[in-house]
Amino acid sequence: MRTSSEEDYLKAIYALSNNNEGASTNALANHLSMKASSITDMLKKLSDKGWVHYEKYKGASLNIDGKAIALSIVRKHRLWETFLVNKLNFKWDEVHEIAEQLEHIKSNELVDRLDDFLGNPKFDPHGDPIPNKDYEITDSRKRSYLSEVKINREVIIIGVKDSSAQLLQYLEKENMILGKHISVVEIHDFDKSLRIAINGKELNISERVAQNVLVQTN
Amino acid sequence: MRTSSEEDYLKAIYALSNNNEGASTNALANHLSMKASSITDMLKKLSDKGWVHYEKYKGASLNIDGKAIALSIVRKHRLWETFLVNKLNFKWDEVHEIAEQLEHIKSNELVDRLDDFLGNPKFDPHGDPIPNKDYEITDSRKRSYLSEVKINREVIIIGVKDSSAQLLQYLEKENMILGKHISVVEIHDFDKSLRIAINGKELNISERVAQNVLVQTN
DNA sequence: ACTTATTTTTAGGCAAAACTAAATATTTTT
DNA sequence: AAAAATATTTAGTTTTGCCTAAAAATAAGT
Ligand SMILES: [Mn+2]
Ligand SMILES: [Mn+2]
Ligand SMILES: [Mn+2]
Ligand SMILES: [Mn+2]
Repeated sequence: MRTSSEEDYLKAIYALSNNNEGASTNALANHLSMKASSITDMLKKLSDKGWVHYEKYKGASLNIDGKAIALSIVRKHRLWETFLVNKLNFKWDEVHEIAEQLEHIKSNELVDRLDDFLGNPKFDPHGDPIPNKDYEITDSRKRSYLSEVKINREVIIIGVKDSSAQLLQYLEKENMILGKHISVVEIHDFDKSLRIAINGKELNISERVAQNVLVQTN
Repeated sequence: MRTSSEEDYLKAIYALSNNNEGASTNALANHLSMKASSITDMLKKLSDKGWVHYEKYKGASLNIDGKAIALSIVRKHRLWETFLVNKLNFKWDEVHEIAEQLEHIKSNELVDRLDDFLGNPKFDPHGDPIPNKDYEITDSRKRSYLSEVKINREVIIIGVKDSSAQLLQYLEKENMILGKHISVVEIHDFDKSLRIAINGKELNISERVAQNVLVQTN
């Protein structure tokens, strides 16, 4: 048996583990809005359950079983977000909190039927890839941040780095939504802000925004 | 704030409260598969929160706020069951446990959008009425148990008393599903079992089954 | 009315999941 | 290399929601 809390920790470790490096106690505390001491407690428990590799003062990383659980939660989270946007007409900035609850509903049958009902989507409303039934993620698109794209190169918006409601609402207002073709017209030396071409118009955006928009470059 | 556990208790009190009489400690313990002492603990808490009227040794009943919460949970439970059956093609005997979890998802927006997505259904897959946005239940159909129907009177199956998977599977196998027209051909004196006409055929069913099938008599 | 059976409550305990405050390790700076 | 800063762990506490065992109240049977 597994608690929702344990699932959230495993998901957080997954999210914070960059290539070969695990997640630190403080990074987890920050990500989960909890105190570091609570993280230490839980890491011991997850280690006892065989889901996490944990050594004092050295952070935590997922082992095979833990990674499978984390991916199953990510799968559910993204499928439910897709349901909320595609079927219930929620906006892309309104679904995260609800999916944070729905991801803990226990029923494999439910997830797989939901997947089929949605037409086996490959990406969620924020452009994040949805793991398949076997928890495999396939995303062969070449990606980079809009802030790193060369002038006059046409790229396609495929995601966001930070999916805070503030950013999502801003992008929606400017009609910088997933799938839009876009190119950088000019980079202003003063503040590295960009002038971009999108929807047949030109538009200025800050460096900060450009650093949070993911584009496909192939 | 409200826990899932508190919501389940309020729903149980609602389910066990027959006209003017509240629910007893033991009845609640049985319904929720818990020990009587746990019920006493929780009734004190629910009383402190102002959702339940509780007097020692005299059972519990819902007050205005508690009833509204109970009805909101019932509404969610039945809407999710309807979603699972109508949209995800679950069978009517497979949805209860999943809805038992989904009913605790917190988001008014979600419930109301789900309601619209389903076409504002009036009844769930087991024939139970779904409270509307204002938690009103309207069901003007005259109902009785199949075991009490007079011979040769045509009635329509509209629900079940006990919705255990065993009964639901049995009824499905015999094609005694919601909406079917049915009449009692004969009552066998020996064991009060019934011979019924349904789907252009005749069929024997036990008194026990007949006592658990609800029919519309108008 | 009194004894017995049943129901309900009280008292005490436990595990989960968070917290604060203090102690200890590790990392960074001088 | 020592001092200072930062990160992490330990120890002890709290709340929630359940449990068992024992006591007390209520209901039922004779
Ligand atoms: Mn979550
Ligand atoms: Mn997402
Ligand atoms: Mn429930
Ligand atoms: Mn139902």
